Amino acid sequence: MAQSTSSKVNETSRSAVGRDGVLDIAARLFREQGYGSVSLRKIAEAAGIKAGSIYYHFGSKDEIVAAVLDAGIQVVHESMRDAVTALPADTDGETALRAAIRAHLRALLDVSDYTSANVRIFGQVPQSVRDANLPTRRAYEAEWDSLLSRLQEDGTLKQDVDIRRLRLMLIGALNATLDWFDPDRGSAEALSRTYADVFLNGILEKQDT
Amino acid sequence: MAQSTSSKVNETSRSAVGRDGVLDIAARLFREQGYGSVSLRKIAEAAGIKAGSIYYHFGSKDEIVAAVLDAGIQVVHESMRDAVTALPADTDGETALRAAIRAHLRALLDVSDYTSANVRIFGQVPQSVRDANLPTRRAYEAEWDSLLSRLQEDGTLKQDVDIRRLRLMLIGALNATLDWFDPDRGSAEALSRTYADVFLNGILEKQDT
DNA sequence: TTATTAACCTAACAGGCGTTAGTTAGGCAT
DNA sequence: ATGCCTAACTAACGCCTGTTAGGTTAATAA
Repeated sequence: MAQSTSSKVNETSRSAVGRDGVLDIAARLFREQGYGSVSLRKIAEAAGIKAGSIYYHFGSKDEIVAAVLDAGIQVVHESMRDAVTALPADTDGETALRAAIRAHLRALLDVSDYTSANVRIFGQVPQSVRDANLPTRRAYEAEWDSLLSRLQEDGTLKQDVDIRRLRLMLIGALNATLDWFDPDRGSAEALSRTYADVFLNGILEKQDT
Repeated sequence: MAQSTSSKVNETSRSAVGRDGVLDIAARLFREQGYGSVSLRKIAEAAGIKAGSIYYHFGSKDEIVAAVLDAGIQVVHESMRDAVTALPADTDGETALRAAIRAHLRALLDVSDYTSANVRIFGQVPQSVRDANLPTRRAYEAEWDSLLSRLQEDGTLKQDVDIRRLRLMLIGALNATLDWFDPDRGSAEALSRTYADVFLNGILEKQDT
């Protein structure tokens, strides 16, 4: 059942980039340069093939960017859900929320070109491509709403905050780090702690009189 | 000194759009559609003139978008500074910070196509255009840093938060509202209160035991 | 050995882009 | 009336874009 023939020859040709290779490169270029300035010829050149060859793997440019967007959400969704469900069953609410924030930020800043590309170019792609990405997005948003609702019900969160709005504020704030955070000058790890501190406790000096 | 000749004939021709008219329309289109999908021909058509005519007012597309970007920062900068300096001299720190947040959010969501266009397209324009906008940006950032530093010195803010990072988090979070907030379904006014509440006091339910 | 298939290449297409040069029409002051 | 100035117009330029059709190569399967 393990190996069938001789050694481990699984790649079809010598140096085939393949669909996944093209997609990886497209995600990286989209993250670095945005949607508008990345042409199929640029992607092809970075992949070491010619522009027309991309149409062997994809039917259109929209199909490429749609695949990148979907993968970007799936990565961060999986990452965030795993981080929360991996916690011991008796974990307190604050710790769970901190874990979710940390997972989102790490996917965005450390791990995945797909997730960062999604955040970066979502507002630049054609409407039809955005629409195609919406179901995947909604699933991730529902994951957050579920977590936040749970924390509100068990008394961890204030009762007077609207969950949907809180989620939009939180994810919006985290995603905005992409515009200025430089992973070489600080860890996403530490940054996530700062964000959690600010969102959970605020920035005001409390006087207990 | 008031009126010189007859009535109020100040416009040169019947229906001249003029430099400012073109700029207004460009800002609106950039805010609505992003940088990449707004061509000079689109701007011209919306302005009721032909594409080539734009070159009477501007030397290049870059010059247009640079003008939009600069104006966008200037509007929000002035708006925020005025909101803070208009307060009575003995105003407490928290109120000042809330006023600054409110002014930024209103410029972004209610008042100015230029400010919203800036936030929307800054990450999409050519590097040279971004660089040209940097000095104006830095001046606005300095205004915030000055306010936040003052609040930290007088004990309003916690001592252990880095001012620069706090400013990046705050403005980033506010700017992110552009992606989801619909002014028809809620006031920027009320939204700014929510943001101030979250940032100042956090979202955690405090128990005083 | 032959046939098949995956993965690529070449060359071209129509259309849109920013940009330029030269021209035209109307208002104003001399 | 003349000549200038402002604000437009027309027509074209070279370039880049996404996309297509048909040909080539090398590895695998029969």
